[in-house]
Amino acid sequence: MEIIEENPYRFRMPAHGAMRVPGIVFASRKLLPMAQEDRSLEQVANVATLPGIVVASYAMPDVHWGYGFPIGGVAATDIDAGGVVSPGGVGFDISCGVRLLAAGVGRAELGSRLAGLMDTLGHTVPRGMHRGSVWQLTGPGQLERVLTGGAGYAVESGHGVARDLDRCEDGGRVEGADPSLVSRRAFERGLGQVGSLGSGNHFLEVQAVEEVYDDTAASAFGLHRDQVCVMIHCGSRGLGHQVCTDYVRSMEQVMSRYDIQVPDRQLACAPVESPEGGDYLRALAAATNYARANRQLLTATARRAFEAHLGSGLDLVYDVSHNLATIETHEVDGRPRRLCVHRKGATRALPPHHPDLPADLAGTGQPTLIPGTMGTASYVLAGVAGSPAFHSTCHGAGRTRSRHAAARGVSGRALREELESHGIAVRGTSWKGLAEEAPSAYKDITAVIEASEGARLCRKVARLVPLGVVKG
DNA sequence: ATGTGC
Repeated sequence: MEIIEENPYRFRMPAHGAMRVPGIVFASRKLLPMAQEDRSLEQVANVATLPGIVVASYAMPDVHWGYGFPIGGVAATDIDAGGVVSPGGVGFDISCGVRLLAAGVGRAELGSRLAGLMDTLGHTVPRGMHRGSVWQLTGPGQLERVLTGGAGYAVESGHGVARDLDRCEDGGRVEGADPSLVSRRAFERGLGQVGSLGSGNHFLEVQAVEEVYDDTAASAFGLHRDQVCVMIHCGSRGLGHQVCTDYVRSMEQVMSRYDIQVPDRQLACAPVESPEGGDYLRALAAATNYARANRQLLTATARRAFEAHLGSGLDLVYDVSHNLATIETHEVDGRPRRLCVHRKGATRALPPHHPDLPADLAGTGQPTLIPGTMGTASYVLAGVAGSPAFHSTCHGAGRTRSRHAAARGVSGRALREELESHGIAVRGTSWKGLAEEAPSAYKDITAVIEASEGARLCRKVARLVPLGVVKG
């Protein structure tokens, strides 16, 4: 496979075979995945064969192997040219994303109260593989309201304030959700999980702003040096997972009817303007709203802990997803086109003055939240004008070793000891789960951010460091 | 990511 270095942060894979467009990989030489350990560049080439794909199949600097599409992949298809939507281009954790809250206290004021705060968060934040959630729903009817109302429904029900919604992507609720297209099985899985972290790389962290790179943007976002923050990283739990499973199956069955051939079964897809494509997008919207409500409910739990221990509130800085497919208009070959933009492990980063931004953030661009590896750093970024991949950037550090390999190499107990020795309070649930998230299994988040900025996908606003971590 | 497998 030919890869041409166009500049230190941009690599091109010319179209070959069935590829309709080239592959573009934003990375440094050091971050570029090696074919023998990670087949994600092969996946970038596979995605480039999808009907209707425009411009390029993109990879962000944190790209790694995923189901069908790479994680860290961006692909847009032209709806009016038979463009397809593919559940594998969003991933199993629909609308997985990050929310950042800013406390009214600084690092020094938190001081010795950290341990007690972490104990309360450890006891009240539902997490892990099994059931348990902030919200005990009364039945499927109430879940329907979650699926159509998103974070807005959580706020209406007393779990938040109106201003929270101004600080969520899409106002906390996407249009077009149809609960009747979410299977009974997905309902059953989702019913007892609204307001829960899950497991894997999901977390709730208490963090501090370690460094500010852009004072104007940081101040518009409500952030300043040494401020205490809370970062929540989670998604749509078993409900989103089941929606993905259901629609992969449905599309596998109809692809031949639309005369679509793909090089990998995991790229199952259907035209956006087909019954199956449309149904998936309406179920996707429902799962998206579920994830937004989920993060809103965990916010309410974090606020109760902060109020009790510090007498401090938590203002929502922003909430943004990194696993979505959305209908957007972009100019392609000099003409505005209606596109279905898949972002899987990629975060939208709208430039300053984009019409979808809230008025008070128009000057700065979209806040883009990047969770780092446990015990390292997380970043707040902002969108920039003229970015090359449909206003997208990275979403995290990106794995270099599988969960299995990570757990083999590290002991969870030793990892906790090490984090605690650096002053980071750890409230976990499983030693194995902790080991699977060892920083040694991930790329260097700072190198990923540098490459993202170098490729002009975004700009840095602030770096956050962990003080305490609640893990699923 | 995930009732961590068809």
